[in-house]
Amino acid sequence: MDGIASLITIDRFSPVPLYFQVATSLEDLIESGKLPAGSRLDTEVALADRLGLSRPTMRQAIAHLVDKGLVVRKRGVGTQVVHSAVRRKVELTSLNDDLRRAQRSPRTEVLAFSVAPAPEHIAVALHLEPGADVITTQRLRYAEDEPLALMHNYLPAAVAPGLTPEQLGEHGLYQVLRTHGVQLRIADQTIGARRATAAEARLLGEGRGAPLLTMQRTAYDHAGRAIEYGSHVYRADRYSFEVSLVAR
Amino acid sequence: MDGIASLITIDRFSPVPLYFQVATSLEDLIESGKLPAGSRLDTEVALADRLGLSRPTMRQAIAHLVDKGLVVRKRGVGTQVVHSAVRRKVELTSLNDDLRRAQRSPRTEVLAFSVAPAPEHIAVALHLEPGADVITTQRLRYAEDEPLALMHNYLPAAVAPGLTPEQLGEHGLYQVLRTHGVQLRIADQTIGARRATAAEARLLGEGRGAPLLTMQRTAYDHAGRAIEYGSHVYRADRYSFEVSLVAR
DNA sequence: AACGTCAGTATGTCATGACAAACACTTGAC
DNA sequence: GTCAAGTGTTTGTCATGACATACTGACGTT
Repeated sequence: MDGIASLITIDRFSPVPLYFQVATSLEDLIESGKLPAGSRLDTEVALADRLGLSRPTMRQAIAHLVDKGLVVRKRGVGTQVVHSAVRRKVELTSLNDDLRRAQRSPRTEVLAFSVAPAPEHIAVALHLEPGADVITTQRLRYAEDEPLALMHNYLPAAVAPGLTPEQLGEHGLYQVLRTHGVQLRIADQTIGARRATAAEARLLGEGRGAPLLTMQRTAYDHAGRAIEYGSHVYRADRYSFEVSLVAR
Repeated sequence: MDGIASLITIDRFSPVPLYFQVATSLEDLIESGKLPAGSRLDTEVALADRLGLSRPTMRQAIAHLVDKGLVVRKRGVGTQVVHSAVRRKVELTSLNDDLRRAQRSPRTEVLAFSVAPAPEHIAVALHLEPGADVITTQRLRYAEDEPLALMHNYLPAAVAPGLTPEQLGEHGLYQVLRTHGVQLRIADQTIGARRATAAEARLLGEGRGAPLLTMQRTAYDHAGRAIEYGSHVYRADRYSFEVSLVAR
């Protein structure tokens, strides 16, 4: 076999780093099944050679895949694509993105939207000075015309100056943030459960005391600034969280 | 200031890689507060110089910290320790470890323990041949003498040959696995909620229909082998999950 | 037949050198 | 006084070369 090098093309004049071009190419090959689970990649030296790259660059590309848990390397042995079921996406996603990807036609109703000085506990969660302005929103998220989640969100007013309720109704919060140039990087979430209050049950179309999934999240951008605090409740019979953990 | 290089010592004759020695040293300095949040590290060139290392090695060490979300780098600016609140441990932990760390004196009651061919859905979850032997356990976990969680676990019999119910009563599952040389690396979890069944309510000391947190987890070792499948339920009023996500 | 040894192979670690790109700050022009 | 251009600093990317270490398999000895 000639190996898979022939399936990868790199563009030396692209502003995209070479190692990244190679990494994404390999990723695509694995996702598409052209590199099946358990198959062995060529050695990094051979690959580097065939692609006309140096070994460190090739290593950097493969290290990227190791990091994502897509391949496993063993000294003296080689590089293998891991078992398919292990390959779950580990991402910082918003509910809207998730639903859209799952083809569950999300719809959003903006129940409240205001800008005001932050209450004590919100200021703490966002690491803001007491009294700093925050955008407060309350939204009801539907999937396939069934209510699914009730979401309270708080953002420092500074991070998304031109934010409007209309934008939130059209797109997800994270999507809107991305258009504002915000790059989320780390999120701390607390996931729990409790009974629905009367008001929540009514909004979500559930019975009284129905079990709800709760989630509080603080999200930070690449510079470590707190960007968003959210407190959400989900109908437990229609939603669950999928989380992947990678030990370091 | 002379910088922090003087606080780091490296041992060229240690089998521990140089970049790793530096990375852990820096990590310690950050954890201990000697490198306070927001402070700037020396440039990688200066650090490499003072420590007698090459720049790539120094970069590898710092990249490790970036990966963990401990520091942030900006081209033309430098490397900064991120805000303290962002620095949450991202780990693959077991409930027992968590409780022990939180000083909540865990105790475990082993309700069932057996070795038998895997039922269909368990074999699928663990990616085993149908009919392969699995260890099946059912445990009730207490914290401060209050029931907290009911845990069903399934392990391929091959991964932990000498496992006994006594070990499970004494130590956590992950702790026992570690003594068997198993290194967990990736876990896929699904977290949801539902009402307690009558049996669950009785075991957990809850009322009928009380909300429970549910978690299904499949854990894999460094080679991508499925090691454990667990299906757990937690008292929602006494437990919640904390999860940190890092975008890649 | 079982065990130990040795060679081959692949990844892991480290050094040196060079250029590119982004950012902050200063300087200069209008 | 304000804005733009330029300069220096710092990280990002890439190449080449070398030695170390872990695993596999074959060979030889006991």
